Amino acid sequence: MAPRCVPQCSKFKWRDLVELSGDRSEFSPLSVVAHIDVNAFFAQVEQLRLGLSKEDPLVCVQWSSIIAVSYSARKYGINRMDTLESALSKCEGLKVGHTAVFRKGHSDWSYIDYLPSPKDHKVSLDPYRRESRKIMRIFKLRCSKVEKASVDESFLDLGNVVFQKLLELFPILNNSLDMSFDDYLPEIPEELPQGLDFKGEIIRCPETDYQDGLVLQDWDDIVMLLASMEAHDIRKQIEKALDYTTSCGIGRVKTIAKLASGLHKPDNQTIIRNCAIDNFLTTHFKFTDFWGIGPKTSEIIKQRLLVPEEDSIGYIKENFTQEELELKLKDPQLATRLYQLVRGLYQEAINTRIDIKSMGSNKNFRGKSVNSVKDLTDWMPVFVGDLIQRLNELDEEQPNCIRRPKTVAVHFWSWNGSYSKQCTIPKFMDLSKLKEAMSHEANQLIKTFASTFDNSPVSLFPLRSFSLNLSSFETISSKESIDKFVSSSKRNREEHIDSLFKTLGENTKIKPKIETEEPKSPNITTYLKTRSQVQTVTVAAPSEDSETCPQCGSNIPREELVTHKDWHYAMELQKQMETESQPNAQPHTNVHYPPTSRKKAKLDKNQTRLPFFK
DNA sequence: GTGGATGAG
DNA sequence: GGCTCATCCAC
Repeated sequence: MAPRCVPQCSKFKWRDLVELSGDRSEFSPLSVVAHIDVNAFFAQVEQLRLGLSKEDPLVCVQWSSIIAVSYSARKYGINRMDTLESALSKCEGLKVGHTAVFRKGHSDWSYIDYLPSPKDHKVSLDPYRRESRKIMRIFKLRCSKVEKASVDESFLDLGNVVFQKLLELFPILNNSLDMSFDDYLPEIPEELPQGLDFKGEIIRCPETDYQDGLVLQDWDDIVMLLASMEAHDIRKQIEKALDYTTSCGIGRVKTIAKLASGLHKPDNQTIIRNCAIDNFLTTHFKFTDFWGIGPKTSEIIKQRLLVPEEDSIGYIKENFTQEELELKLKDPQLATRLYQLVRGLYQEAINTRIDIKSMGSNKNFRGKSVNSVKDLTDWMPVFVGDLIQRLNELDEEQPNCIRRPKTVAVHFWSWNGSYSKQCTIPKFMDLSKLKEAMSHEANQLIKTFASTFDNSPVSLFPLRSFSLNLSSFETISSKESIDKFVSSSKRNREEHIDSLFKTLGENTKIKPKIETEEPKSPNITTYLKTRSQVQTVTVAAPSEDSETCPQCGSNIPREELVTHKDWHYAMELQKQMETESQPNAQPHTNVHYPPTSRKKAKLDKNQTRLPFFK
């Protein structure tokens, strides 16, 4: 049954709505975030690789332990605790996919047709990273702000897209004259436009929903409805293009979206309207379920607040003011975070680019399989190959942001303790040079470190585990030559950047704040148009941190260049789809909205160049 | 620069 | 529950 509108005086102001259109939309009171995770991801990847159907029960294994169980295999009671043997005894026709592996002495991974032994193989998770990138590419085409939370999970800020839909679908938001940022929004209309309805499972709000149906009271409810349609559409595109099913949670903030996505699995989504947050949190979760609250932090909180087992979230919410939390927890940051978490108000930025800080390749050894320097160096091509390949993939992912490590480290775990040694290498842009340097330095480190055990009563071997680590990553631009980076010291470079900023003036990087501006135009569309023109002027100066787009000539901050190019790519794709689908078919990606909608959504991120309409 | 603590999955 | 991966921070 379609939801009923029961309009109330809006709690939201025009500034909240406008904030939803900007690049800090996740901090608007009207914010909406989706968390999408791929169900039993490794199992789905193996299922597709092996050409099996979703109905075939399948496990993905590493040696003889199970690392993912397909949903069809879960019906047999198989879970990750099972060994391969016990799983096979539960389901006769169980299909088994082993991860790809490196063979000892080889620098590339492959899938093999026998069950490998850890004695002379190392697992490679690369195929999953590859599939993950394909999924990410689609997310990025559909949403201006995506955070990759792990190989199989992402957060999407749907604020910008939903903002566009609101203006298109609700003329009252587009034609209001003389509004000020401090005025409240008009009430929602009595009737929803045709075709609008939630997609997915909606958590009820006991206070406002009717017994026989959902009630929409304010614009945040409509924001969630539109977001649910958009998220559903994105998920169906993933399924159509790549055949992966996903689960999704939609809510005002990341933590709520994340908890919600786990509620209806697989292949479904759960929507948490703001009015349902309390009911959602207290009936389904404990405070220890929040992302970032691990066992240690939980214990501290339990002891200092005397949290009961039952309804711990409700207890914390009802018994402590923020000041009391600070007093009792003796950790102001944690106090603030917890205060906001239990209210579903913990607004965290969506990180579109998480700059990698370190990268490691690790292997555990069994028995005495690594009992000498020679045994260990035989494995070096595997570790080095693994890391080089991952650096290569990183380069492909972000062609204009080349990240290179300055530090190579080796880490040993013997039975007597653990040790690590590291050294600095030049930031080679050329991966084959880097590979050579890495191999050489790592082998040196191993040799010299092992020799310190020569006359020692304790011994390094047999080795329990070893890892090769890269860290101190720095960004180098594709424009700049290797030579420059090898020769110039970091200090020189920093001075260079400093002087650039001095000549350009400080405001080159600062965008005008929404809060300080007042609308100068009679409606929101023309206001936004004015705002985008203002921004064009302020970010136009070329600098160390921006580049000219070869396709449109715009000057784009470097960190946005990839997104910007994605946008061009999306436009091309859109054009193709529109021409292909003529005359009687419509673009197949989005049946709910006008075909132009995605264009506008994408423009949002790049307001520097274009107004919203016309 | 090194090692431990913490946390996610 | 073991294993893998990453970050942060104290020394």
